[in-house]
Amino acid sequence: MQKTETLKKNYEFKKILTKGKYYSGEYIEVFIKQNNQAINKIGIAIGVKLGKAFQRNYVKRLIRENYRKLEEKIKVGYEIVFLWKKKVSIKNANYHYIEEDMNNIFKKIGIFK
RNA sequence: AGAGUAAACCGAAUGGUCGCGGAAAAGUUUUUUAAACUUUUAUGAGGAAAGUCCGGGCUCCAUAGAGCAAUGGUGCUGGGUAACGCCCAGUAAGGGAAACCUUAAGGAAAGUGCAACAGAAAAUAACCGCCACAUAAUUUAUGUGGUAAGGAUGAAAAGGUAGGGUAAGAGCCUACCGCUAAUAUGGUGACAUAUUAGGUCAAUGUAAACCCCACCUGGAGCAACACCGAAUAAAAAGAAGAUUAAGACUGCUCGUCGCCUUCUUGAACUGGUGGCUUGAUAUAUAUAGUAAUAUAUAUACUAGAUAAAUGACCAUUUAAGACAGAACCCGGCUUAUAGAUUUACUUAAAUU
RNA sequence: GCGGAUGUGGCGGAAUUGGUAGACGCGCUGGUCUUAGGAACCAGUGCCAACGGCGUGGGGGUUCGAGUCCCUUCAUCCGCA
Repeated sequence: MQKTETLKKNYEFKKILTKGKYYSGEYIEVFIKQNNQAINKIGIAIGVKLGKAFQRNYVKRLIRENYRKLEEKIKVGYEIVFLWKKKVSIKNANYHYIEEDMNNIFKKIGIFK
């Protein structure tokens, strides 16, 4: 199994947020864009205004953990950015909610193998 | 018992399955360094990591400058410390029944300012009142003088109470209380106690108003700063010139550097590496000290990321639930905080 | 991470050295005018248990008295690679 690659630079995020396709769930939002490489890259962005530092870190961990479990089941060659929905309080973050949400979104995209 | 006060300490643990950060060792591949991957091993957020309110280390700015003493800070006393606005021990004032707690606690007789409204008057107090005398007049008016006992006000009105005294009054005199000063004793000292003297004991409050006194104080910050790489011709560095014109060194004067133009060398930045964790370090014991703390000995090495590492699920502990995430590093302060434990002390009211 | 600034009615924005908080403009409400609307003019407009009390982001202090001075805290905004 390959190690999960992450997006690092601000311009990479901007490119996907402006040019990528947008999908929304109950808790999280997803921007996705094809790249022609043999790996997937993900990035997670949680705004400063949504919560305090430990809360944002917690949400990042939950999203990363969920992605890790689904990673083997999805197709290769995408760049994905996850956002937290601004309307939902960050205190409602929960592993199972995000699991369900991410499954639904990925089905909608049709990214499963 | 309950209630309260002060101090200290913890702030999830154990097992299983997957997963992440950097470190060390071994192996495989490309093989010159090194890079990638795999496996194993131990290890990986806090008491506040927070606010950025102070003090340092470290780096650069001229070696961090000279004069004015301007700016800013601190402010009972003694001690501790690398240093502090912090800590410890005491003093004074205030609060509490008590244990104990709180305090930006120098100077208002060096000078200046302010004190709205009300009030006669807000700081060199005579408007009304009281008293004496004079004049007019006939029981009032006017003038001169004495008087701080009484008077609406106000946050604040010129020591308080009682008696004597007087034309009326007044520290005018006496007693007590308060206040001030001197001397003595105790204490390193703030200060305390005692004695004596003082009624010229007139000069209110405000210094978190200006100010005075004592002590301290250069600026910027790890996005500091140093180095490497590739790609491109804006900035930077060096030299020369001109002008004192923006600006930097916290205010002013000097001094140093600098705008701009020309020439030469080649960079910025969203790349990378160092800075980056062994330190005024932690733990234990002993000694000195009331204590803060210091000294000695032994042992330990305990995060170092860069879109940024600690999570998910299951089981057990009755329940796992608070505040909350290192970003160069230390010493404090302040603020947030469910619950749990220990020690010492107090006991008025209410309950048993 | 570091450095700096600002918080006053519904909105913008005043308040001289500490001395009646809400000037002024916009908006809103009511009235006059009009068949109706607009415009214009006039009046009102912080909150409450309404005599009175509370109000300058929150809490505390200095002062007789604080929007103003001091401490602390919260929120918002800006700059620095």
